[in-house]
Amino acid sequence: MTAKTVLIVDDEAPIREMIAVALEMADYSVLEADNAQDGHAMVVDHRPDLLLLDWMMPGTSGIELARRLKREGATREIPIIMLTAKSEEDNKIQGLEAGADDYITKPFSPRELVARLKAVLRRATPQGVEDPVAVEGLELDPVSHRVSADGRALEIGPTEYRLLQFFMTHQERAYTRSQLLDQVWGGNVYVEERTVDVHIRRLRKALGERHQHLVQTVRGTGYRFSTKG
Amino acid sequence: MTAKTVLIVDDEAPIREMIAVALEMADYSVLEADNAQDGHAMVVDHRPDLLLLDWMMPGTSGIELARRLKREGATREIPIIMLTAKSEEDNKIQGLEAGADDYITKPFSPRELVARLKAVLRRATPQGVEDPVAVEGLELDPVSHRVSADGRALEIGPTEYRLLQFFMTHQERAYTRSQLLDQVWGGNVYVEERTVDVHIRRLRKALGERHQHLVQTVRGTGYRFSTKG
DNA sequence: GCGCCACTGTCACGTCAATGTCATACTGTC
DNA sequence: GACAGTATGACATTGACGTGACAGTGGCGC
Repeated sequence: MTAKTVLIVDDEAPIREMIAVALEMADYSVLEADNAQDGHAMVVDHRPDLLLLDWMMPGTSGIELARRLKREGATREIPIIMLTAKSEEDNKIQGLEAGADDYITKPFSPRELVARLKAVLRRATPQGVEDPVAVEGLELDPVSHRVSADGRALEIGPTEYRLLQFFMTHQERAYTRSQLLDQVWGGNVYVEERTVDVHIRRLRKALGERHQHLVQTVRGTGYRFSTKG
Repeated sequence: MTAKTVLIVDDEAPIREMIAVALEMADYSVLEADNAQDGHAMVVDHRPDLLLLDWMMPGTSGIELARRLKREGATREIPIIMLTAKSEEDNKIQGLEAGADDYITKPFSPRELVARLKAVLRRATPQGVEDPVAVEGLELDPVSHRVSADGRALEIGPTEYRLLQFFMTHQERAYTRSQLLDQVWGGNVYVEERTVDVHIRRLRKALGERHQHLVQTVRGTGYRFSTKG
């Protein structure tokens, strides 16, 4: 999973800084805006995964921005956490009605902030249902996260699992090592291309005699998953 | 399940008391709040199985609270019975439109109250939730809230019980720690993901040698309950 | 009200599977 | 046979998971 981006909209620089530091420690990528207008622009431009929005700000208030974002289809899905200095229940109600997903009262600890943020992101990122794939008695079930050959469960490591899943959903097509690294390892990691060979070997080993012919070497290019040949 | 929890929201203490006594006699567990704000908070914190909601209250009215609860996904499923001193038909309409599941006119007898409450709960309790589940001699009975292995009762904590119940009703499926937190702890708690590990361990310990193989680690992903492998 | 106790969430530490890299052996092609 | 490309086994490192300890909390009986 790549780092989630969080946009902080608050007119007070010190508060923004404090939050930014806390979030960066927790491996989030942080954007900042000191008013609702800039905030709105940054939402549109950078599509953050979550908004931290100050309740009271000069000019357009946080609650107004929240309402606006929730009204537009393109930004409606972005979760919002409201920050407020007041602890009155009414604000919470108003905030939630404006479409905020959670709400934190100042002062708050960085720990609490990160915890709530995690929880909101967790809820907001639904996991799509996936169908099992099968070929020649080899079956991969994303739901139970299992691979079986003719009904018997296979011992397979995480990387080999992802590699096999990619192959089974992209059959009959040759991929270069570099393409496999992008697709299976993720775009922004640096590993040697030769490492792919090693995992191909591990995958073949895991598949056993019965199925290793499905993972084919394409000399001079890379690898392919195929039932033919 | 354990005793059902009923939250009474009414500003008049004597009425709350009367209801509370009647419900406790009928083996319900009772929570009380004397205004809509506190009521809202208690719903979020304690997740009662049913709400008894006074129609007229100072501040936010019962009907307003009902509307709000039915709007939020997390609380939408909780059935609500409205209490009102007025017997006008209009109120009934309004109440039902706000999402109330039933409606009782004061004065009412404790007998009537309990009867309606039972009826509403019966309707609201999804089929199957109350049925015991069993696998390989491990049995979980939601009615008596007990777990037994080959007939002998097991020592098991509340959280482990819920975790096991979730697993037994969702077998052969890998869950991430996040998903387990949402499903077993509830969506609005802020807990470290690694805490799941600890409870998994406690659950395994409670299950003993004989059954702990059912709770499987899916490395790099999370956990799974399965009778295979 | 008070102390006791079960339960919970968090941390620190230990362990072991998983990973990426290398050196070496092998294979196909010209 | 020479060369480039690929397979394989070994190895150090990393990081995920298991585990025991501990402090805080709330419920419960006295």
